[in-house]
Amino acid sequence: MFVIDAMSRVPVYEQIVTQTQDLLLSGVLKPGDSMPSVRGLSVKLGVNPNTIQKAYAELERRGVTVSVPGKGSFLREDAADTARQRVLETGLPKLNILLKDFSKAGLDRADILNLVKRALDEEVDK
Amino acid sequence: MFVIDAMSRVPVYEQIVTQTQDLLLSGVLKPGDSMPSVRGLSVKLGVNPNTIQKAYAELERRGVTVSVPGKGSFLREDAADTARQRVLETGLPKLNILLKDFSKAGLDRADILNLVKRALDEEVDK
Amino acid sequence: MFVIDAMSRVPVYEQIVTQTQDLLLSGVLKPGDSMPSVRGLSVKLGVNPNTIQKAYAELERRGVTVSVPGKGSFLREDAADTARQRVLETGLPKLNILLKDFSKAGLDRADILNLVKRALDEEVDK
Amino acid sequence: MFVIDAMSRVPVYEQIVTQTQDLLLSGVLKPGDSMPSVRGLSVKLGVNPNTIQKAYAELERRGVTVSVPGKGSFLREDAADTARQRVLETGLPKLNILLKDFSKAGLDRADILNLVKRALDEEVDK
DNA sequence: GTGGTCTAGACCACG
DNA sequence: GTGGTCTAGACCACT
Repeated sequence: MFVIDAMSRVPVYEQIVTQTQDLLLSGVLKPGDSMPSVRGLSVKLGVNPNTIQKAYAELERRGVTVSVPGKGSFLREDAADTARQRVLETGLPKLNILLKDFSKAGLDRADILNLVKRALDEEVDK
Repeated sequence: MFVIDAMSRVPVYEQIVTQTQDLLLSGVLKPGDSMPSVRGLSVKLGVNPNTIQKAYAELERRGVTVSVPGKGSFLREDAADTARQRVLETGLPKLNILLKDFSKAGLDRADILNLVKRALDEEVDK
Repeated sequence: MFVIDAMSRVPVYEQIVTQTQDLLLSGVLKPGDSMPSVRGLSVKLGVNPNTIQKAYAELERRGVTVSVPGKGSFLREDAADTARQRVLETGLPKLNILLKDFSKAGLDRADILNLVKRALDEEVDK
Repeated sequence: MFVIDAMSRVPVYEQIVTQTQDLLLSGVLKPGDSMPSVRGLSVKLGVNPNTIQKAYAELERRGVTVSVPGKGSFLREDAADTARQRVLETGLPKLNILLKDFSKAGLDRADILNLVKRALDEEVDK
């Protein structure tokens, strides 16, 4: 369910966080589901338990899960909405910066829109 | 000319690199111009000379400047093109990831296009 | 494994870079291997950690290694090919300049070829 | 007669030294000729007199010229031989290193000879 | 423990 | 004066 790229520069705990949110948005994980146990997931992924704990802590901080001491971590009922909202919150500023960079590079509104449309079309192909 | 945000998580040397490229694209810096001296800029920005040196080395590596020991760092004649090309090369993959995130969050093609258009309009206002 | 000549005019960090590539080409280092830690190598060579860090950054820039913060630096799977290709890319221009110098010094084609053949033979003896 | 590339990384004084030797080997400069005056050449090349002085000092150190205080620098009678010999003395070690690098990169004797021959042929075309 | 960034200060060759 | 290299030591995030 989780796939860790040890060679990637993005921190392992962050990979787990974003993949959890992705699995939630794609419906593989559902509200109410319990997350894998820290120890179980740590051996399965070959990752330090501390790293899993850190990921779970971050997920709880983001309001995606609730951790019940002694029982485990569970996806909140509104987890999908939270994740969706978070994508927009973090994505929009990034989009703004990116678009500003493009326009600074001399692209006008039409150029940029074409760029985006082409990117969207390619995505469909995949 | 350069403004350093010490609180930012993006490294100081990288801020200098990107700001140099921005100043180039906006026409404030022109091909053939000489960059401020390593020591001069370091005292002006309140930053260690080593940090400036690192930024200048990166700029030369990117083909934006030439550093001539004993003389200074100079913007290459084709610096603007190089910077422009670099924006596209690094920006397009980022755009793809961003758009994919949006679509994973449930936005369809029309939603995303609206998002982008709104972002482009806001930019005009600024 | 690494031998630093402090008296040499070629920078220490560059010595480390080229020796890494040599060790790779001679099969002592293999793709997937991890490089010594920055601090470990720095004490072993009696060199400042910063200098090792600079060498490792350059190796990553050249596509020979991947540096994963918190884990270490690792030789890429295609590291040997990259190093090999790099030798040719940087060596051929040098060869051209050298041959031009020889011909300017009055040596003709046959003279130069003999020179090269003798150098190749000597190498075998070593 | 002399052409300085201010943007080059090779020191200006060294450019003058090597160009002097080249002019000597190509017969433009002849034994017994006097070198341009330090001040004259410095204004002609737009270069600091110190730099010219340094180049002339190096040429004398190499046995190419003799400087007569109050009169100027003159090319020695055996200057061409000296220059020729110097090319070989400095070039052969470089050639050895280069050939060793090529063989380390997996090229065998035949490969390298072909490389050299091709380089020699290209030189003819120029 | 790891790599990455940064400061403070030094020395070098070059102009 | 310039850029380039290096040391000594610090802090950070991540594993």
